[in-house]
Amino acid sequence: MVLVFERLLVSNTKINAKNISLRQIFDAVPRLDVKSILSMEPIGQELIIHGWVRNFRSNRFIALNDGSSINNFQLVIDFEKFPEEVIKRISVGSCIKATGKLNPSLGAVQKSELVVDTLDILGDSDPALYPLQPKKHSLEFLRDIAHLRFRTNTFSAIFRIRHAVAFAIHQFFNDRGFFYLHSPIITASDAEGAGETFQVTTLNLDKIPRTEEGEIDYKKDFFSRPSNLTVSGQLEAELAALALSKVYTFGPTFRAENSNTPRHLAEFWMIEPEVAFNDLNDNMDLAEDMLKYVIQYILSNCSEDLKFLNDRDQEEQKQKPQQERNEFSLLEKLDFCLKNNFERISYTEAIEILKNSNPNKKGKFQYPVEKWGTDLQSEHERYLVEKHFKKPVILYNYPKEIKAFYMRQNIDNTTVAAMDILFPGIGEIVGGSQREERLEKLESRMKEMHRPIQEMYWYLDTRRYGTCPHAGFGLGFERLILFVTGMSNIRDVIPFPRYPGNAEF
RNA sequence: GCCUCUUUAGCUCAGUUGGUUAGAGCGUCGGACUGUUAAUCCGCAGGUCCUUGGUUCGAGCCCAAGAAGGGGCGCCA
Repeated sequence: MVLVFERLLVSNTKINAKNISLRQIFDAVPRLDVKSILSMEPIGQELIIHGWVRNFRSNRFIALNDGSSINNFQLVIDFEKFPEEVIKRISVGSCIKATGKLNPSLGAVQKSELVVDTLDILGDSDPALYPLQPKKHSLEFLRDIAHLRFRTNTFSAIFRIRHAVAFAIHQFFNDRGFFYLHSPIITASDAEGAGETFQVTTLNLDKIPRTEEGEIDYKKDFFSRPSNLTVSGQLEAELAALALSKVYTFGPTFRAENSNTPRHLAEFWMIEPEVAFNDLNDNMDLAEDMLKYVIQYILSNCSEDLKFLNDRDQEEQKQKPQQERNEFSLLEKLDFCLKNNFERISYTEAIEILKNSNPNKKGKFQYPVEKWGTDLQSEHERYLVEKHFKKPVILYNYPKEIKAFYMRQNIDNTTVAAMDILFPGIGEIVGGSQREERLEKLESRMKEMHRPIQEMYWYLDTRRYGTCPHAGFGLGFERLILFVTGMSNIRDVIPFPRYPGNAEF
């Protein structure tokens, strides 16, 4: 035992003890991941490594990756000591287990390398058929093989960052006394009217039960009523906020819209905090703090992956004509976002800026900005964010006609306390509001907008019993990932994208 | 859903005014070399030119319809 522990101490200087399982302490040779090994000083320690072959050069050098890091780890084999049948099976994509000694590398690029004693092929990968090569592939091609794209540097970096962002969001809210609320995925009403819904049913579609009147008999359906996948957890979050004070949801959201853009998915993840006693300003502060916290977190914890995506983006920019290139690199953009306050302007101010803008005067906008009250088009939002202010912009106090029924009416009787956060290159990343907490105002607004008041008794009950001012917002998780990774298509920042005509994998 | 562009080898792409046997780089395979860094050098193989129909003596190229993908717009997060 003493010997084993001594050996462990020698071989794992600089290794965080958390990385080693109890079983490994009793194993003679520790099994370590690439990330841990790369942090060690090479002094000939013996270890076991598993991973997938990224490249095999000169019958001698294996570039191995196990997803723990963007970096590959070099294994060196003396090909004369291994049977030719084994050497032949070391190909791009194959999975291997190796034991050997960690030595300083003779090569210029890497600090250390494993001189291999024994090598097992755990999984062959026929090089004639394996679609991934050690070269650049187009994102469109990789989207077609989304089950294999995790094995590329770009996608492994994206999904490590995606994890870190999710973790940072939970940490942010937890540190501030929020409770993580699981809002339902199946709901019985499209109460918010947020969009087209996916219907959930167990009825036999070949033999739909009918009532005497010929209507579909939902009494025979699983929930005895029509049901669908959630389009938002907000209303449920409000119910909880009026008791737990500070809650947030973080779950999947489904919209059956026929949206075909690089910013929309049919299944996406949304974060929806809801806070009792917050007003619109508190709401804007919370959203801005959260976004900055997340950016700071990944800058501190995902620097290598971000550096890789930054360099990748720089290469991509070089291919574009000067005019279309981004002004900032990814890292500069994140840093800028962190160090500057988001610009906060009212809808009314935005309309004035747009009316007097050069593109508007010169008729460059496809939709000219003329009168107060119309919704802003994405070309207008892009002008404000990318040309006029050149930083994230929070627009607030929108005309009530273009916003949802639950938003709090302002004293002017024409606007509501809504706010949208617009990000460069992505557009709307956050949409939120202070909620209408006054029962009469809420009811009259619901009538005007033809929302089913009877059906939503449960929502109105919060205003009937102990109502209070409160506010919240919805953050599109994938849109945030788009921003922090510098990717441009939302289908590339979710493992298995769902969009019209596609639910592969 | 609307507008627009694209579809040629496993991948990334070229292909002249419609003309004989459709090309390149990378990859694969075979060989040489063996401390490489997307190694290097030599060689071979690899094609439903997206699909269907049409025009023509002749179509990768022209016309029509459809499919898939990209970009823009709308809906929004």
